[in-house]
Amino acid sequence: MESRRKTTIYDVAAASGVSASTVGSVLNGSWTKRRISKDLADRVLDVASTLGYRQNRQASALRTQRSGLIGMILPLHDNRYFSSLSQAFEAEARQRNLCPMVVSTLRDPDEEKRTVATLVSHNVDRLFIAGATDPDPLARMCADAGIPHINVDLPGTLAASIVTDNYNGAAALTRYLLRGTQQSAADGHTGAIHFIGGNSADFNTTERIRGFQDILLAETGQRPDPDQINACGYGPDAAELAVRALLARLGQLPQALFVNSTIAFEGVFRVLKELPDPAFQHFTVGCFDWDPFLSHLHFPVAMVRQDAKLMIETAFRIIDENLFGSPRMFLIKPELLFPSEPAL
Amino acid sequence: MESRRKTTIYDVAAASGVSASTVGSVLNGSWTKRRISKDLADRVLDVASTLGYRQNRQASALRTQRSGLIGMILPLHDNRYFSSLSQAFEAEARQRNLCPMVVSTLRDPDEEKRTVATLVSHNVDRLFIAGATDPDPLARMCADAGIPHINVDLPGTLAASIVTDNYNGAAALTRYLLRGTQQSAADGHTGAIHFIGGNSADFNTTERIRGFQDILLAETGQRPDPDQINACGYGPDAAELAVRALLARLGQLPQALFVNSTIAFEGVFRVLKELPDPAFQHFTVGCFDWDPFLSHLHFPVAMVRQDAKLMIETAFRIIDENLFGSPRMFLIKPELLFPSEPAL
DNA sequence: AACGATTCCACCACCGATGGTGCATCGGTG
DNA sequence: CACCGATGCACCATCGGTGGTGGAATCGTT
Repeated sequence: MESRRKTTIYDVAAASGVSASTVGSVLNGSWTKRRISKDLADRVLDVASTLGYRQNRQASALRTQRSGLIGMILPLHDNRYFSSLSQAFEAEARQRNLCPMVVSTLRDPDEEKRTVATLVSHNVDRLFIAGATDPDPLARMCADAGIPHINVDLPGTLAASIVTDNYNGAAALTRYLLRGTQQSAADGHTGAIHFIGGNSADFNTTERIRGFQDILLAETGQRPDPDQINACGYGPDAAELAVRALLARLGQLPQALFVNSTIAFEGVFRVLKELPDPAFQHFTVGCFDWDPFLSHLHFPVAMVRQDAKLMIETAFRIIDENLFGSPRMFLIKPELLFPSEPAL
Repeated sequence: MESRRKTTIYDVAAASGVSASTVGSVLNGSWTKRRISKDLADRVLDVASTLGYRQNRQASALRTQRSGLIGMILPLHDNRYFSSLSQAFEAEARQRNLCPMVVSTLRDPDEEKRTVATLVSHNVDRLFIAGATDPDPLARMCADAGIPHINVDLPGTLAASIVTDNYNGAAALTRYLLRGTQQSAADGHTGAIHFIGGNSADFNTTERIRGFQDILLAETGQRPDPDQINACGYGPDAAELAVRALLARLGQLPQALFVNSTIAFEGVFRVLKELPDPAFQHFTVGCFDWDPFLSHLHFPVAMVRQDAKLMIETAFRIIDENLFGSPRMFLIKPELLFPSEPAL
């Protein structure tokens, strides 16, 4: 317990009467290349395990220039989508015998830079830049350090990017909502589809809005009013306020609502749950995000679920094949989870 | 872009015409102790920044025996409770200028050992063992390597443990459920409270069951039947089956249900959502876990929310003050989120 | 002018693993 | 027996910082 310093290859060497370099090569598997006899190797392994030897990765990394670490930054952990990115990232990292370092940067560009600087200092062998507010400076830092890197979830212009096909996902969701409103319209109810949540400075949100607008234009023949779109930010409170304002303005629910995240949906729901059941007769709602409990509410909710696993797998493939250098964008189709009926 | 190797203190030294050790001490802040003139320091800093110098942490770690890394293992990322542990862990780690490494171990004892071995190899300065299936061997590995460590969420016998006060949390939730059943009983409805989910080999679950049983015994005068308790594991499917079986056996909903996690609740809900509204007249339900959407269902759900932030803060305090060595257990009171009315 | 006290910086060993190189030893061949 | 290739392992420089130590230069005193 009080052996203070960890045992090194020198300790193992002394204990087994061989040289440290021999111990080293036995322990890292290169002993066959060095034509070390199996007998000796076994003896060394035995001694090493009784002494509880564990490789010092920094010494190894210093020498070999490979840390065995792989980093990923993301906005936050406490979120279903991002944490599923983490989970997928870890699985792939493990397969490659790399130790994952996932650090959140709180949607703060400065924190992003500090964190990447730290990860660069720790010589991560690769870096995934996920959901970064400002990816390009980060990519530059990696490039300067010679670290393969790739953008995930939000695209950059300096490296390959793996991004959800927000446009087509939003288009599909909008079509679903339109079917609902047409049903309502047949019932003599009028109104419009409204878009709520997200940040219009954010690539994903703008793409979704684009999909939303294009479908409305294509299928109704008219471009939606600007006041049908309210990218009121992330966070439930802003969404709640936005919906209350909308409700006050319209005097009723809109025909349909495109909610841009589960976080926003939380705020929206605070309003919806207060309404009487009949209010939902002519209401269709969809969420560009996924949460299991959203399919359990007392009215149907369509969801678009981003395919975190496929995104991460694709990112690994691109980076494994050294294709990360060209700033290509790879779109990953999200999963569409629509209730069997367009609306109630 | 193609400077291949990263710039070192030797590069900075050559470029500024001073010795490497001077550069080193300037860059790591020890230059005042070494009585290096402010002029020189400024010059060196200038050169370093134009050369884009970044410290090589492995070299530093190798020399100083401090990696600047702090590790935490936990069962999985993709879970509200565990990911809130991660988020709190990161915040505290940052305050201490340590780079967080949070790695999930999938509730697999072997994976736990492998992961801890990896983190030990990377010389994390401290290790948080959160929700480990088998914490003691992990604690031993840390002790052997001289790494301060602490158990979180699940206790061990070899180091301090920070654990939710499951017993009293469960007791409070059970009292809530009982009030609901008493209401129902007053309405002439009978039945029993059932416990669903979790793993009875798991300390947290056994504590919760103990709290559940003790309150029932204390307030109703009789010990609950074993078949009122079904620790059917984590995972929604098992919980769904368990509730279906229960429903079949009772011919109706029990008076109240103690659900041991949101994951289990997902399975429970698949059944509940199929039932007609009147079935909920005499039904009270609580969940030992938290999810925002659970407060939004069409019937009230009581929740017990573990205080991840306080747990992590406490763990850091204990480890900062070097009190992690004695296997004391620190109980953290969870937050009780009960609907204002006991039941509908 | 001589001398001790400061100020300021260079030199160097070291952390632990790695891999190129060198050198015995051994078996086989002419 | 001399020679040679193969076998099996030791020696040593190296990766990039760190911090103890030594010593030159400068300043202030008497």
